[in-house]
Amino acid sequence: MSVVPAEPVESPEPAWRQRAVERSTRAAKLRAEQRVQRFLDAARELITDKGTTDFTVQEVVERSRQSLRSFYQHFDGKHELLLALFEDALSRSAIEMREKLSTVAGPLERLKVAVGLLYDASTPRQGQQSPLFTDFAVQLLVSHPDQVATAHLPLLTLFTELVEGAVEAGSAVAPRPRRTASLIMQTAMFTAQAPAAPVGAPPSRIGAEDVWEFCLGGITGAREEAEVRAGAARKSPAARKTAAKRAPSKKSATTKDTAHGTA
Amino acid sequence: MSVVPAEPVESPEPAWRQRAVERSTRAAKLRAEQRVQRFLDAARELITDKGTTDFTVQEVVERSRQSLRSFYQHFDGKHELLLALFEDALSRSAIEMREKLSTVAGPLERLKVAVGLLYDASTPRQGQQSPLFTDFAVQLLVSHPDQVATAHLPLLTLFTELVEGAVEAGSAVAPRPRRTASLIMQTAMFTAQAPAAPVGAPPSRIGAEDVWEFCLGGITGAREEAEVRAGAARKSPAARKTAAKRAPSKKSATTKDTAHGTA
DNA sequence: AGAGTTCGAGAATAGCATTCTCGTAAAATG
DNA sequence: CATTTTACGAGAATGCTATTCTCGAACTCT
Repeated sequence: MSVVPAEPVESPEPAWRQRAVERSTRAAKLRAEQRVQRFLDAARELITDKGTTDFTVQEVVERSRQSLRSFYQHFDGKHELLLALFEDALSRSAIEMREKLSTVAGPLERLKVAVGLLYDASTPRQGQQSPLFTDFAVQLLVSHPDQVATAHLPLLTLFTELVEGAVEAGSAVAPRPRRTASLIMQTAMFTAQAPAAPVGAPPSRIGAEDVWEFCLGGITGAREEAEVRAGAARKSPAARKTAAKRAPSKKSATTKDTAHGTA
Repeated sequence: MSVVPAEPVESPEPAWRQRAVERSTRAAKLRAEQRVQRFLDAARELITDKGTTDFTVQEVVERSRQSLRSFYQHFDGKHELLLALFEDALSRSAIEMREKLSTVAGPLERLKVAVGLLYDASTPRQGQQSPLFTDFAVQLLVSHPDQVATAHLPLLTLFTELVEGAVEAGSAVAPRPRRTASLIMQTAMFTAQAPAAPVGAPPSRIGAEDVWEFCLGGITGAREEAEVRAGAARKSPAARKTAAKRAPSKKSATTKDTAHGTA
């Protein structure tokens, strides 16, 4: 406590002043936070009530029994409100997931369950209290990508850990766990959100299981053995390359025109 | 309403009348199509000019030297215009891809290149003439999912064929090629679009190669052997990196300056 | 040419975010 | 406690767009 540790040079304000200001500020800050919370709650209610995120700022204001004046004093705009909501929802989701995962056995199984949970949480549904991935989330994705990325952080961290766990256990290969985690998340979230096939064709909605299989084995198909591994035991961890052991590309010339047919 | 097979009862119009009407209609239809085309062209110009899709209907109307009246007579709303644009862009993209892929060797390599192309086309960029994936595309995704799915069809078909090709050649495993194709597409498109990591952390933007690796081997890591397979399969495949970079084809650009300062 | 349609120009309407004004209540200050 | 400062509520005002509506002119078909 001898000298000022940080940067006293450019700030001629002594510590006592800072503290005084701080004390004086605390109350105001608290009040502000309370108001902000009221806005957030109102918005959340509106979303779950109406099942959509097409609420207007007016509605939020009315519901929270506050004023437009106040709203724009606390938020830079509607997008900030949405961002806050989004961030909060994702953060909660991560926590919730951790809890649920704590009871799951193996590393790979945990990852699998996590994918299922994420998929589920990302599926648009009526009465969803935590709209992880709804229309507005998508809008934010294009209008404020960086902040969305920040919001994703808690989940990304979780998934990165899961991937790393699986790798350490020898159940998976991922030189850059973070990227892999990101890819898995994206696949699960967007697939859950996106529409399935169009009118014609098989009515194939891609499910969480499909996503998982894809993430697991890609297209080289480590599927069967993966199931074995996950179901039976994790004794021989090193990923066996059983799936793709057929003749590589001898007949590539013949299949060349497969991509030219109908349009 | 029990015995009516089709609807001949309420339509006493004989065939000749239909034909007459048809003939009488043809011209009008042609005119209409012409007008529609003018709107579409104007919109496309606006997009490439401004680099964004934030054009207003007014701008489109002015640029096309037509009227609001006319616009809403031909389109159900702005969203239909966008949808038309989107569909067209995706369709062209599919065709263009097929061309580029026709010079690529093995099935797996073709799929790889396709992923690269799709990724590239989905990467937000200035001066993109085919906005595969932009803000409005995202809006459409939530407001008209079915139609978006329909718009995706050409590309989905292409990718399905590619996946099937790879499967037949024994280079891949995909019990449901269509789903797999869909997953690959989603992964490529959304990853290209999405932001990388947030502020902190490694500045790791996930590239097309990462996407490909993920699609290929998932997390069970069929990576190394996959590379071996793809690389050593053909001794001198000129398509190693040839098609990776986009070869800009200056098409449909000659009559651009028809729209001069009218605004 | 005449009946019917389509179009252009632009005013009118409507929804919504954001800003602004003003008078009041609450807080901070001395 | 009186005063000055700040925050708030209510709601009008603005700005931007999409969408609709009106009316008279141009065009099409017969």
